[in-house]
Amino acid sequence: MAGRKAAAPDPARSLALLWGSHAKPGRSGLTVRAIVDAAIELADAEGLEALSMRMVADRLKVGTMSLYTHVPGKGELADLMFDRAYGDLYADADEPSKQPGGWRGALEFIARRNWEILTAHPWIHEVPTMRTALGPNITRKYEAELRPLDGLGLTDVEMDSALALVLTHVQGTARAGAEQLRTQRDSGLTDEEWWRQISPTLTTVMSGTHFPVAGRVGTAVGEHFQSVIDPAHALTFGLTTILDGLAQLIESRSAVE
Amino acid sequence: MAGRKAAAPDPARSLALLWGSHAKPGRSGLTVRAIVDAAIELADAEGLEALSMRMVADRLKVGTMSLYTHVPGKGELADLMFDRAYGDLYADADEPSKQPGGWRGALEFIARRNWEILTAHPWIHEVPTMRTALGPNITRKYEAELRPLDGLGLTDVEMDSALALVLTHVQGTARAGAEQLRTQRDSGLTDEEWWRQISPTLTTVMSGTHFPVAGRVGTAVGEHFQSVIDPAHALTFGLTTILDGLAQLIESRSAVE
DNA sequence: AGAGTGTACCGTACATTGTACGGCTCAGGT
DNA sequence: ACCTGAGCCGTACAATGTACGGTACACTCT
Repeated sequence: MAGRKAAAPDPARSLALLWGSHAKPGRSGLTVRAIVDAAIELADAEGLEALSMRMVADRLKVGTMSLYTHVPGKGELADLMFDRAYGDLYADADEPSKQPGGWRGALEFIARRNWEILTAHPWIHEVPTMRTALGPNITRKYEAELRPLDGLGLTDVEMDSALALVLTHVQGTARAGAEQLRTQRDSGLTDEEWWRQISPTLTTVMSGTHFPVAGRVGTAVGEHFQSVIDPAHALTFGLTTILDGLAQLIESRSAVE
Repeated sequence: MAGRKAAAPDPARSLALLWGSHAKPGRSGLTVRAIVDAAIELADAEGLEALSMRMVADRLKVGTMSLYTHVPGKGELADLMFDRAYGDLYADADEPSKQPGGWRGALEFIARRNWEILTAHPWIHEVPTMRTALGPNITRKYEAELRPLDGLGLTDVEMDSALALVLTHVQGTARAGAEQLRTQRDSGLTDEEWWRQISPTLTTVMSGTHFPVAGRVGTAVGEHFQSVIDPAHALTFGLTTILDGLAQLIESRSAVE
């Protein structure tokens, strides 16, 4: 990162911003809300790294430093963006716990919804989430996602672990997908063209040593997906496997009960 | 990112560097090897983002631009660092497939080894891995990790998916742990102090709405781990669950056979 | 109505980044 | 002895986040 050291965001300040009511437009109509919205719009297109305070200010027709009246810095802005992105993840109508298919259906629903957010806003992967974990929307999300796991005989810690497992999987897979897309876009090459370009160099260079299993499997994967990875497939394969594993745990718990 | 646009690394150039033999010291003793080593040492301490070309050059007592004689840019340097970090992941003695406990033991071993690398070199999380997937060490790693899944009745694609699932889990969990550590270090606060600092603001602000399940579970987790997450626990919980799920798949396949 | 005050707004300045460009210096071949 | 090419590097530039200090407006109090 360039520029001044960007002194680590003050957690208390972030929290106040996150939960505060920022309904005071000021004399040029500038709002925290408007800033966050503009930033999200820009980040959706180019990523968090490429997003600059100047760009946000320009889009709002406002001096760069005016942003700092409403937001302490880029870090805190990212926190706000993060929380807002999860704003209306679950409308009342589609609460996970009201989904068909019991806990399993609910977790599948949760995974799909998170996947959607993550692919719509790939910059989320660049936000350090640890300190943000307590924004209003995130908390609401946590509550909604935990609910379908309640009353199955799991301990509280197990409930949290199970949910975290699913979410980590979704996030990791979505991240890989986002990276793939960004790499493609940056290089202007499709996955297939890229492969075709490096293939000769590779075979030349790999001729010395050889990798029987890796070669066979890698080729199979490449032919099957026309790419080195297929995020959508990875998502469902992993989710199925994880849910199968969780089913065993839940069964063992309810047997005891 | 600041500075000139850092034009997306040329894949072919990266590949050549990755597989080439760079044993020509030049007149000031500067080597690709030495550069990569220095960069890794610095990144281990401060992360990839904080690592600058100037820092690397200074540590090697060399002008900044001299680095560019050996390495096309920071992106490609990261690629090299990535591949090198996995350099001696598996010595001959401890090939995963020779581990006790069958495929399950092997996958546990693989998970643990990857975890070790990831916690020793947290900057790995910042490297865009998509284009690097084909360095010599990475390929060797892929081969070694695939082998224990061979001959179990899984299709080639399933073998790849199963491995990717485990690795994604390890990586996601390790990333969360790394973020936690970094946040702590940056703020100078331990997780507990941090909690104590924001707790009052939080309870004040959460009094309006309330979150029954989230509150209960969150509290339980906090008390159990003295933190909001415990990466080590998440790792083993997730791994167990995933392996249980994979066991079902493998059983169903060998039943047909 | 007039004076005073706080806050929104913003122009400028600075440190820091990656790297393009062009020059210098030396090893090795002829 | 001289040329050539490659290793080395000093300088310059565009871009970043944000500290600092100033300006102008909305409000309260007299």
